[in-house]
Amino acid sequence: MNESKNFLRTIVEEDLKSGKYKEIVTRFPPEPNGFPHIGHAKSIFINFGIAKDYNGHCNLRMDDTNPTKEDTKYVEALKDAVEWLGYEWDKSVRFTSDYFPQIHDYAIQLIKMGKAYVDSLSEEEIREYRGTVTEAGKRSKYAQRSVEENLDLFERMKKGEFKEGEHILRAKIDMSAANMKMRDPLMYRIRHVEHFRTGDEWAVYPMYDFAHCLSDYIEGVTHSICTLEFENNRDIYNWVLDTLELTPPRPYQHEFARLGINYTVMSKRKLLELVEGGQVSGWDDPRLPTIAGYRRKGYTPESIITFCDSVGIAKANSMVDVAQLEFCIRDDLNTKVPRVMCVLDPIKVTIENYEGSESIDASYYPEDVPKEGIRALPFSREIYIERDDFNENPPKGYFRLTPEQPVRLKHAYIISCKEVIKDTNGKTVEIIAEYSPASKSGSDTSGIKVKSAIQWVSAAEAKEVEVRLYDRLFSVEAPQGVEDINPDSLKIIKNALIEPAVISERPDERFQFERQGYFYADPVDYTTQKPVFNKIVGLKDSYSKKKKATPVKTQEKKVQIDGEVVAMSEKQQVLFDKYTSELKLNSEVANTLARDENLSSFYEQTLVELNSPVNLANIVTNEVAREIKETSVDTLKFTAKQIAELVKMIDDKTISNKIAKQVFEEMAKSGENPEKIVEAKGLVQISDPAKISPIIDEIIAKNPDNVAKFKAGNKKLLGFFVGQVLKATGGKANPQVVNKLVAEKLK
RNA sequence: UGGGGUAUCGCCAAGCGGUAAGGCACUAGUUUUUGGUACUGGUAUUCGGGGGUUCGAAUCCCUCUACCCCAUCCA
Repeated sequence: MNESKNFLRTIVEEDLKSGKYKEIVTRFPPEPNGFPHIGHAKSIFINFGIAKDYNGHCNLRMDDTNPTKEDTKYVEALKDAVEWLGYEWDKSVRFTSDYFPQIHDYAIQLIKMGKAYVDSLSEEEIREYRGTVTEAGKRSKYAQRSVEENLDLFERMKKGEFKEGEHILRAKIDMSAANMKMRDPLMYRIRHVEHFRTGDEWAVYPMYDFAHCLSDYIEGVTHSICTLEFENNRDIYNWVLDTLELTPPRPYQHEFARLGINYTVMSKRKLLELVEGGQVSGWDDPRLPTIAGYRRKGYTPESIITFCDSVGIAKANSMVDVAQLEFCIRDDLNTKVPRVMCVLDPIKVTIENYEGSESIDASYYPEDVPKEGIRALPFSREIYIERDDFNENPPKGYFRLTPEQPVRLKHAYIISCKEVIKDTNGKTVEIIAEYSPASKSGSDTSGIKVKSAIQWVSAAEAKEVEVRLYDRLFSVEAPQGVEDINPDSLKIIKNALIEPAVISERPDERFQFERQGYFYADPVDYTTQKPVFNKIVGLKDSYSKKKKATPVKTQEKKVQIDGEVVAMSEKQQVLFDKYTSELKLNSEVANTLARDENLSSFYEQTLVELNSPVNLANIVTNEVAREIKETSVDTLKFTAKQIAELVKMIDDKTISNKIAKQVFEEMAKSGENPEKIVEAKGLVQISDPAKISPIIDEIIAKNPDNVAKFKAGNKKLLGFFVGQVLKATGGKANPQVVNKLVAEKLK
């Protein structure tokens, strides 16, 4: 289903190709402490989707390590959400609590290895000892306890001999780690609380950081996919699995950006606030971004999945426009759902010249929807139309009924307005109209041209229904709290009028109310006696959009202030001066070199080998710098001497800069001598125009379109042709020569 | 302030040294008995800013800026 690539899929594919894993195992691991929302849907889509597409499997695991917050009703909601979205989890639902015994054993093992200890500092002390982001922490004196003492204490913690907070099990890592999470993270805490599954069997519970990686490992998970805020926890994840020296394969953690949608809130806390504050009717309120909410509103699981697919997976924090979600549900429903007529704000129309009544066979679907089905549509002298569809003083561009302009009643006749009846306040209460007998839909011989066809219902047969019009819950893009709530997020229309077939036949539970939007028979409140419809989403409406003056956003270009650059030390300054004046390096290169001791000393070494200061400097500041950044100076595979040899070949024009890059990469990987690499791969530069020329001709012949574009003035394309030639020669053609020749030939 | 991330169109997002994909939104037009749908076109001379390397840079190097995450016995 999914051809779109993202960084996770790339990783998975590489791991499969390299044989790191034979089969992909993912997992969706929510804590059962709240109702799932569309953010969970994204995670479900990613985890189950990847497993499915790569023939692996995905586990559904409840991460129930904190008994104070969790409940079985949430696990039901979570299971429900996964099923509704159309996924199947592997075997039965798993629980971290099922692994408590194993996780406990691993903790014992860590204690025995001297890698974990029971700390007895108070909560406050622990916080103090942890230090701050800029200052190292200090280790608790209890960290010196013997293995035996730790084992004994931990055993007694487990048995429930201590009060909560009295002791805690910590990993012994590094109290001065730059990553705060690594400052002896807590692994087990005492909790005298009933766990919804294990009851009072345990008095200690593992923390997320200890339980999660091990649960993944126990389940044979290969790719542990989570959201960005766990990036800092990855070090612990790896530390636990590595120090335990578990038999491979082991899982690795990968993070993606969580889903944000504008005009709504996604955090558990804010959602809870809305539910408890009574701003919404419950967790399944159709205005909420919860799975239950979307479901009750009438969204299809397919539309949620396509939405998740369409927003992509990346690492940049982002806020997706709701319009994208709305597009997905409209697009899905458009081809699935029958069209019916419903009048939300009725005004009576009496068709003077019509007598009696008739039944019209009307198709449920427009011609462009490949589905069939008709219903009987009663027509009579008295009908209702939408108040909006009549205007006595129409603005320009109004297509509907006016005293001068006739309109078609969808599936029926063309009518025109004869008289407008008003009450004492001047409000229109009825329209007296006339119909054209020859204009019947499907057999129109009247010749009357209308600009629009409107929905209507027959007065006698129409059924009264309740329609709930939902709009976005918040009126601002990034709502902070209840103060941003949209006061018009729900409009209830108690007595809308709908054609009778909808109530008696109900061919489906979702409908398009012609010209208005998609609606869903409310799964809770709907009864045949008192039908209730929820608005899923409105149709696109380019008319009302046009009416509203679109505010033109003037985007000012942001002016960026450059920060101050740290001054050079005296030593660096001396080097810099030497590089610029003696060696004639440009100031930028000299600057980079002078400021980095590793780089400058490497550079000095190359200088001893070859007198080509500028080219050497360029390679060192750009290429060598990267290798040092990625690994470190000590692990470089190549030597300064080899770099000098490489530069010599550039100076000799044996190889081009482009080839040099290729050669350098090989050197960085294998540590082979540059001459050897050049020889082995036959990378000698081709500069002879006679040899290059025919290749260029061929490329030009193959790309007539681009030649035309180039001649039309698209000068960028020169690069395209040069690139093609270089590709054809395996990078060996001299690019300067190619450039010159191509430019000549294309003139 | 230390560490870890991120920055490509109004909103998402591909891209990994050789012509800046795609979707949403917007916009113009064609078809239309839904001001819907479908279809056709238009929308980034430029990738957070500034330098550098290269024949060629969104991609490599340096530097600055902005935003997010980390100092719960939550996950």
